Amino acid sequence: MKSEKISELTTNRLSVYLRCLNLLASAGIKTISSQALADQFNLNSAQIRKDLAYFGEFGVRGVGYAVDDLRRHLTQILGLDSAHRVGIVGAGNLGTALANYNGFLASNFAVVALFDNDREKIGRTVGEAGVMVHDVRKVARVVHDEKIDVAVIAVPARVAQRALNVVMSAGVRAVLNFAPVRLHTRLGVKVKNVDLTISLESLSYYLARPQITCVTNPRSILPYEEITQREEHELSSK
Amino acid sequence: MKSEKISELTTNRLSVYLRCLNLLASAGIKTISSQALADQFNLNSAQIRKDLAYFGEFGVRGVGYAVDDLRRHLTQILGLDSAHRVGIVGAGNLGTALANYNGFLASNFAVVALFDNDREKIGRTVGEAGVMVHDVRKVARVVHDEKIDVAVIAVPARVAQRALNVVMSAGVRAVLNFAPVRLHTRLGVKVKNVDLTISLESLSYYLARPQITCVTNPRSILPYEEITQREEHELSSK
DNA sequence: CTCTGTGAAGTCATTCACAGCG
DNA sequence: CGCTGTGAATGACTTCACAGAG
Repeated sequence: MKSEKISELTTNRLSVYLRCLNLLASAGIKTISSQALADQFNLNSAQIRKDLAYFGEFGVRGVGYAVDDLRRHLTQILGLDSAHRVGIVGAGNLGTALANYNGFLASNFAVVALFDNDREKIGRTVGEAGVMVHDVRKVARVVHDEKIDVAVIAVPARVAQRALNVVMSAGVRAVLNFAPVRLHTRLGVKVKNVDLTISLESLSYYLARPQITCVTNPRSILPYEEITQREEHELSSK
Repeated sequence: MKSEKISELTTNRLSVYLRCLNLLASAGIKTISSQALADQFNLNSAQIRKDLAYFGEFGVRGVGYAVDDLRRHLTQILGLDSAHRVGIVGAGNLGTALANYNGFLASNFAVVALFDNDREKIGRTVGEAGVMVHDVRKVARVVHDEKIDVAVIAVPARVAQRALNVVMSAGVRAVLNFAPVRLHTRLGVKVKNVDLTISLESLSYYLARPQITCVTNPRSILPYEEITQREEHELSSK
């Protein structure tokens, strides 16, 4: 246990570890070594140990980690023990899709408001959960009333900075940005970008160079047998 | 110009550079130095030069880069000069939102098919563009007929590996995965992950630790002046 | 004897700094 | 001169390898 600065790569992996542990827990596994965890999910055992060691000594030498115990620790480290309330700026396709997306709930996130400036949309509710669309000029009030602590930016690139400014002024300190621009942020505000344009263009790059993807990642040949799970008829929704 | 292996970080940045150049071009700028480009978009000039130098000598010493010329080169390097045809597996909220999302078009990507196994959805069309929803069992045929070269996986995590196997078998070599699982891929197939769970949980981590993102003077307002653009009433759709 | 936690080594990425071209 | 292209220096992240706890 040290108190250095933790890299974002590490925190992202903590999230992955938690996900793996949840799978193990629901399979009834009580204890796991970093080596077994690494084997099962294509990770590196030293890296798992190192990542965890930043936050404490959670393992037992000679044995490994207690699955449930480690889950609790990671949940707490990631701040997932307290619920988060999400407001989405932009009630277009993406914004409404995210409002309906219930994958968030598993991690203790609930979408509680949408914002837009389209008269047609304001005042209506969206999806089964009935999330209300508010006037974007009311961000400050709604953020306060609804105790929103996370904002999602789902507006066109040219207005994304303005959207960010609005939510920052309202006191939101965590923002997920889907607009393909690098935004300027205040100190104390964390912005994470999800840039589909970059992802797609990067795929395009690899398509133009078939030889590259064949050379890299020679390990990925190995773990590819578990396609034998036969529980068909499940592809759908989300 | 060398022929080393190009890192994914570099290709992602090429995409960013292209975006910046497009902005400059539409502002009528003909020529730019790596330094000016770096200043304007918060990049590092040495890195820009190095990234570009992997692919050729595009600059003119003492002058800089010709915007239009460099745009053409990057478009070609990223393989964006040929059109890409996208098939989306999973016609749920996310899948249909992506089918309607026209931000793809700018980069020469067109969504031409959706796949699902829900009887209710199969045979219908989605959105203004009228993208058809096909039976997921017909992936191989539709991929061939529609010349699909990019797949998007927008199904629940537990069936994502199966969805990937299906599209890989159909010969698709570039995949964008939205399901929160690390998928096993064949050699020669490139999978890019967009993991909203990791992004959100990472935000949660920072929320739980205000001191990290605002280590220095929490009041200080960094590069944050350009809020003075007054062209309101634009937040919307996308 | 097994497996953690961790310094040390190794690998990869970014930034510096400057020779040399235009 | 100014700016590119690039080796060399620095920094960041990952993996190795092992002392020592249980």
